Amino acid sequence: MTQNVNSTESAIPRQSLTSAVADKLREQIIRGLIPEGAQLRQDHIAAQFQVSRIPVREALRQLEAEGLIAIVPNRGAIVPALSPADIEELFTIRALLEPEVLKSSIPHLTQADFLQAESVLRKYQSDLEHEEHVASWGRLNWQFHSTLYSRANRPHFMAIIRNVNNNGERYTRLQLYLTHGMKRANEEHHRILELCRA
Amino acid sequence: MTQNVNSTESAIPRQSLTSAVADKLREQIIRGLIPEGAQLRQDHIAAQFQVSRIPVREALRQLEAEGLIAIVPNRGAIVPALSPADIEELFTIRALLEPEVLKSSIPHLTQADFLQAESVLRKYQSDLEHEEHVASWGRLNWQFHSTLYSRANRPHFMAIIRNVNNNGERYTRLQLYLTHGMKRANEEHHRILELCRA
DNA sequence: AAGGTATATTATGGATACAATATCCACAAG
DNA sequence: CTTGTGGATATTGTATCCATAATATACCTT
Repeated sequence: MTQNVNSTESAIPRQSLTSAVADKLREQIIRGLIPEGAQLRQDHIAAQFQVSRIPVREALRQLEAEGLIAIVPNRGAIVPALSPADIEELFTIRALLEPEVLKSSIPHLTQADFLQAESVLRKYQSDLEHEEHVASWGRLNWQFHSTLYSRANRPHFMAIIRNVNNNGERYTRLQLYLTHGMKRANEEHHRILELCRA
Repeated sequence: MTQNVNSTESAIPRQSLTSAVADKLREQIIRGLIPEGAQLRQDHIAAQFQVSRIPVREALRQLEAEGLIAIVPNRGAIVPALSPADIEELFTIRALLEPEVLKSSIPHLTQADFLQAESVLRKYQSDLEHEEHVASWGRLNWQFHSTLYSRANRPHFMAIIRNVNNNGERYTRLQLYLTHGMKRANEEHHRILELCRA
């Protein structure tokens, strides 16, 4: 565990253990490290992070509310498998919400924002050509979009979009990987960026 | 334990205490029984429901993930005050998502669904005329809408819409109460219902 | 051998007690 | 008037124990 070495600087906003556990678990689920249907055992997770079961249980409740796991009473938490209908739903939600946020954000985007978006996009493009970097595709894709949305000042929109994105990211990556639709996605990203500048 | 009187039928899926506490707290927050900015103290809540603090803490984490409360590390949970911009955002989200769900649901609505919607609407109408029933306005309003959406088979949409509705319901009711816009809302509901039948 | 019951195991849900840490506030010292 | 020190209070985290549900295993009956 490299976390919590307690950096000499800026130790001020120490997040709670529960949040830290939730973050770690969320990342593992998003990245597909925990397979669908796998049981998340409290003891095991607690041992993995070297914490007691209480923060783990709180983190699980949190992730359940985010829709990332399903808690079956007295049987524990599992990573739900999403049906094609589920995935289509998630994409539809994003398609409805994201244009609104983009519309609010565009007028306030600065030159620096565009440069950062471009930078992320280049890294994304580079990683897309290396299948071993599949794990970072989703993160970079989110970084690109959230940069363009960053000036929208729509926290509720962003919370929902981020969450929906989290819920489906496993499959986005899988789809990109399987269909090799990376080039098309990439072109779309560049087109989005150009349209934003106009 | 005086809770869990557990309906005489279908006692099978006994929900956990955490869920029960979360439900009760959620209801209190939605109905505005807990004023904005009020601190939610674990001890107090635990005593109120006669449970230990463990289920309370898990419930608070869940409600935080739902956006109903804000947990400030080491300072506890508070009910956040929503700015006009926040409320407008919530309404915009609903305006974007609900038509899609309604569109999916309408073709599958049955005669019984319409009858139930009408029944709820009548009760709603009746309660609107009694200001002392203000607490039930939001619940009935939600029942009306969710009946019309019930055949959409869009669980992710519904989860988000329900949650957004929960987040803003305090203000919907307040707005109705202050502006006496009840009649207009009522007319709109009837128009929606008629349009759905067509 | 098949099927049903009884028992043992395991994990979750919950309570209690305790330690630690952080925040707030009053009050005193400079 | 400002600063800071200390106590009261609340949250956060751990450890331990118990009850219950779910599952697996063994046994027993037919």
